Amino acid sequence: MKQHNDDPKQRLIDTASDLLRRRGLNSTSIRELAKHANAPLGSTYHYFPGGKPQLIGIAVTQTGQRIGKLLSKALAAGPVAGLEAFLAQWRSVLLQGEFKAGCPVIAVASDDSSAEGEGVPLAAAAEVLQSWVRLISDRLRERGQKEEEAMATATLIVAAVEGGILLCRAEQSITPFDRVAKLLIQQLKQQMSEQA
Amino acid sequence: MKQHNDDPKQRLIDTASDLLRRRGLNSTSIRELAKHANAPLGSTYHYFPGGKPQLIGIAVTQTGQRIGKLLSKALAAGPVAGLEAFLAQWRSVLLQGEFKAGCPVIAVASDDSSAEGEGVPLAAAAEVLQSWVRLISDRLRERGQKEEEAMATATLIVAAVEGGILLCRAEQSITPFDRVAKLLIQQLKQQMSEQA
DNA sequence: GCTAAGCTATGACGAGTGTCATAGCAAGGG
DNA sequence: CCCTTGCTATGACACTCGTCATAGCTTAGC
Repeated sequence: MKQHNDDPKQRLIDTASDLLRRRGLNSTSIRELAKHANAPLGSTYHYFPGGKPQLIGIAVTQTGQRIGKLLSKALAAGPVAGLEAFLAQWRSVLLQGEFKAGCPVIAVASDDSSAEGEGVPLAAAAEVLQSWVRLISDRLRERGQKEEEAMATATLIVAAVEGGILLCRAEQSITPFDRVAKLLIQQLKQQMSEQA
Repeated sequence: MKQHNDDPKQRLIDTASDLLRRRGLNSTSIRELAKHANAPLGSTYHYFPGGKPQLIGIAVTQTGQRIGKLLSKALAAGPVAGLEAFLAQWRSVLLQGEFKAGCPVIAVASDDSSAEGEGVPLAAAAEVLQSWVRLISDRLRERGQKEEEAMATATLIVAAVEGGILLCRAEQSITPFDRVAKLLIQQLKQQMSEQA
């Protein structure tokens, strides 16, 4: 079967996500990317004629969908369960990457790259973030929250998690994330009980 | 008097903060920086023998102190007033920069640059973030919150604000920030009333 | 006026960047 | 068998990067 490991194209995408997490957008070069993916440099432009912006855009979108699927499944068991899974996911990324690895979406959003076709990755990042917010807020609305309230809560969750990841990267410690996580869960539980 | 505008050194620092906000760490080059600051390239290494890491580090620290001072003053009128000032500050940065400008501290924290003396800027970023958290949490403790609770609340605030800034950059809109801000204030007010 | 210190101007260095063109290879269908 | 099609290998293009050395200028103090 054609799987991750013998499909150079997919390997390039995965490597892009990984490098994006650890180095950021502008510190991730096509050459280094190809080397890590065990793919020839020339192949990059064969599989991705749109060049770096296209590859990065795809990597961001794909990572977003992967996490979105995980989030979606966990949310089926309720908003709190969904949040807990979302948090656990990021916590493990931070720990396994020893606080060098963050979120590829953040990497794209912080680096400008306001060049030519470079709006592509940023647009991908925006859509991923919005999709996460939508997943959570939809579930909150099913639990009786009003539209705007649900959007606010979901946005706060995503913002706080991404921000927490940044704090951990900065001070090389999991503490900020754990503090943020504990409070988010506590507040969400409280909101749910008020609704019931 | 020797003021901002005729001191090349200070002008370089200010320009560094500005470029950091808008372009990110690795997209901010010394050459561009010097040009924007109307300073000769050679002068950069005269004033900052430590090169780019030193200049970036100073810019981050200085921006952090500026905002820290503002935050500190506003906190004197109470935690809620402090939060409101903090939020207003960032909101105006986002609007004035048309969502292209974020926080220099975030820029440094997301970009790796795990090179040689490059731990310097990251350490500066960490200290700035911790100082903001400390300012807020100290004030919360004075209002009766326990150490850990105060730290958690303060960390959530900083993380959510920085995360909110990222969301706004991504989707080129102030909406995420406003949602986050509203909820943060509402929750803090509630915490304060419970304490009283 | 003259010297000393502080700053600027200029240009180079090696390395790295995204991008692409072209020549080569392997394998599959006719 | 040949020959098309899909991929790889190689190397070049025109930059830009951080950094630094050195020579020149300006200005203040004696």
